[in-house]
Amino acid sequence: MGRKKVKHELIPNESVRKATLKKRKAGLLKKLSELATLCGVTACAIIFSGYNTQPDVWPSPIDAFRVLDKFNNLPADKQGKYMMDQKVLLRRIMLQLNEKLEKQREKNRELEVELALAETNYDFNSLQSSEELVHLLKDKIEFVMNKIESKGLKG
Amino acid sequence: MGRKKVKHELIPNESVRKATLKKRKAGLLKKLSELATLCGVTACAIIFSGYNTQPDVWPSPIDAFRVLDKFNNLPADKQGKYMMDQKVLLRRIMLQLNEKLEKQREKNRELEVELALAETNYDFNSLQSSEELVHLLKDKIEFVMNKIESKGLKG
DNA sequence: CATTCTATCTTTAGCCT
DNA sequence: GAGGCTAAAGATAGAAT
Repeated sequence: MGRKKVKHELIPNESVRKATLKKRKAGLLKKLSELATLCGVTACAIIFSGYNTQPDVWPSPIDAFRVLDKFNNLPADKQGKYMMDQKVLLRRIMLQLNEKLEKQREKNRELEVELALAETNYDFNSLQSSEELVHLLKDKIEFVMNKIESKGLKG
Repeated sequence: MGRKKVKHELIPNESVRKATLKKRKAGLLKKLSELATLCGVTACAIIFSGYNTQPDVWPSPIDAFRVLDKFNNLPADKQGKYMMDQKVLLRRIMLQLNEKLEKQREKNRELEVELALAETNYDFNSLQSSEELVHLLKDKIEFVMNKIESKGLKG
């Protein structure tokens, strides 16, 4: 539509391309909105324009994610042939996003074990006899091992 | 467009609604495809029709997830005001899907620490003198601590 | 450069098979 | 119902501002 028909390929001129993006993006989101209303369906769209670091998301980012959430909570056999690939990829997304959470968790563990080690070293240096050392080491090994167990690494 | 203009509301007649969905869905995906090609943007769309348990996903489920992956890898301040909600929801999806992977990882850790503990206990029981015990315990404490470090709990 | 205008192209509502 | 048709509505390419 328009004065002339255009070829289905990247528009070479940047300013023309940008203008076209703006027009067509608006048209597309309008159509998506119409489709959802007229036909009573749930839908979402995400467009990375490259001009904004933030993508255009319809109807809203949170709703877009709800759509994906719904998709992922379907029974496995209803998700279709792409399921495996999706899970593999989503697992990667998970890993990345959960990184901060995991790092914090690790810092907590680290802090606890660090504490256990500090206590062990302190007692170690203040020993007078081998007999004392033997008992202390027995206790401390047990202590450190209990720490390990309580961190979910065992049992 | 068409013989008459339609109101922006749910089409009451089900067969008309279904026919409209089919036509408009095709039109929408065509437009999305054109937008992506003409303007060189990354985009995806997901439509739950209610007729299929499986949604229509463009360009493909795997690519749709790649788009979301990209979205989530943006710097936090570029993700917009909905970021927190998105992360919370996606984190939930993550947790569900990553469960098996995590369990396997824990089993591996468990196995390694189990091995370290087994070795320690074995040597412990075969000791003859206190002197031997002191040196062995020093070694084993160091060994177990190295195990802890190699599990990413420290350092 | 962004907006608005409008001639032209594209989509589709209602029909018909 | 599904698929094809076509008049009318809608989208938009290029021009004008």
